[in-house]
Amino acid sequence: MGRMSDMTSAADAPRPPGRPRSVRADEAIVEAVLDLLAEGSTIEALSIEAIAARAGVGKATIYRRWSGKDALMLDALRRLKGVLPQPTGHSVREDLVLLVGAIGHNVDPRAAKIMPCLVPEVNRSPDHFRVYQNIIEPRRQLMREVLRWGVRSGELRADLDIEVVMALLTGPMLIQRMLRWNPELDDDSLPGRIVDGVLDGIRAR
Amino acid sequence: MGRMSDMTSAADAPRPPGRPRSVRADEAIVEAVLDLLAEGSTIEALSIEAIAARAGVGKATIYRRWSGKDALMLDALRRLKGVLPQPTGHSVREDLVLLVGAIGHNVDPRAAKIMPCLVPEVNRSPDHFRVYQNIIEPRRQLMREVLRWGVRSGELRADLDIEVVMALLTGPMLIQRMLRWNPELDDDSLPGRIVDGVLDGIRAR
DNA sequence: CTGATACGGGTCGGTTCCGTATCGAAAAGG
DNA sequence: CCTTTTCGATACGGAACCGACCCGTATCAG
Repeated sequence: MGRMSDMTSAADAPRPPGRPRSVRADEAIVEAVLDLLAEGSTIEALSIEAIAARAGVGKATIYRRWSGKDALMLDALRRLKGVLPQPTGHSVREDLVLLVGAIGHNVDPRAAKIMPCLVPEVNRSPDHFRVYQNIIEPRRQLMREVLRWGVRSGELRADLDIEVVMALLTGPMLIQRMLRWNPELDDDSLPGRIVDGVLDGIRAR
Repeated sequence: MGRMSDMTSAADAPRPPGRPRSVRADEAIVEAVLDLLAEGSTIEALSIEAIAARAGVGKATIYRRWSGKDALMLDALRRLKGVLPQPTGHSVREDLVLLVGAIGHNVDPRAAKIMPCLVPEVNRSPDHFRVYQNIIEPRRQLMREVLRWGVRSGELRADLDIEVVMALLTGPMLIQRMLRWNPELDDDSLPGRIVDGVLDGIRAR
């Protein structure tokens, strides 16, 4: 009954005839998209021809895989997810500084350059909005857990408005990284100052 | 010595010959730009031809006034500044809620739609960056004064990191308005919750 | 080997936009 | 009336891009 040659049970493997598609082409195309975006091109300014030229690929090779620019963009952006930072569990402050500092600091340095380009698209296209939410949701979940852990451990107030606190921590870092909101602020020390500000509050006591 | 006909001393008025330029055309063009942007067009997707059509104006009328799209955009965006909110001076919390709630809430409802489109430009063009900074600087100054006033009145801690506190107040509101960062959050109650969160801090005590 | 499909590259018609030029009409002053 | 300048409108050459199609070659299964 057991078939020795059954190595993968991945759905069905009907072995389509003809030359198989090049995995290198797939990667080269996606990489070209991300590179060009990171170099400053806007999404809508990106032409299929420029992508093909950069990837060293014929236009037809792109159209064989994606129906058009939109589908390609969504696919490319999905592969941009960075690695999640790993909270140490030592102290809540330390973990929050880590998470806040990681905002816009993915392993892929192109991500930081690309993010601003997405803002208009997120407002225009529900598809892009969904992609964006999928990218940030794991990070949001991570921060949510750190906050809940802090509440349980007694480091944080018990009556936290957790969703708002996440916005308090994320928003300042994001506007600074995305549009240099205040050119005077020093980006390196900012995560710590944000976390301390939110921890302590500003009301006199 | 006094000339009765000297009504304006605006530089020199050499009274140029020929048909004077239509003020209505100037306004119509700028309005068309803002309208089209507010309807979802990106800056670079905006064509002079579309602007002219929308304004009911010939293309030449635009090129007679501006050297190209960039100059027109900068000019149009400059006229977008909204009215500054007026702090009441009743309490620091009240004023901060007012200022935070006003973020992205200009008199011109188009401003809120247009802001996200500027994010990529601000990162690309120093000119746009300057225009953006000029628009927000007065608001930042207003918040700075409210905070300083709170410190003097004793409502706020004396050792405030004022620039960071401004980011704490502005960032969360901005990312929510610009890219619906957390779709669950209720935008109406958000300003109050942000201000309260920053006022009280999150550390247990 | 054959048949099928992939590849990089190129061509082609069609669309859109730019920036300039030109038109007749309109609006000013001389 | 004449000149000058602007008006809205339209036409132009040039450029960029889309998407379809095709070329000659490469790579697989049988």
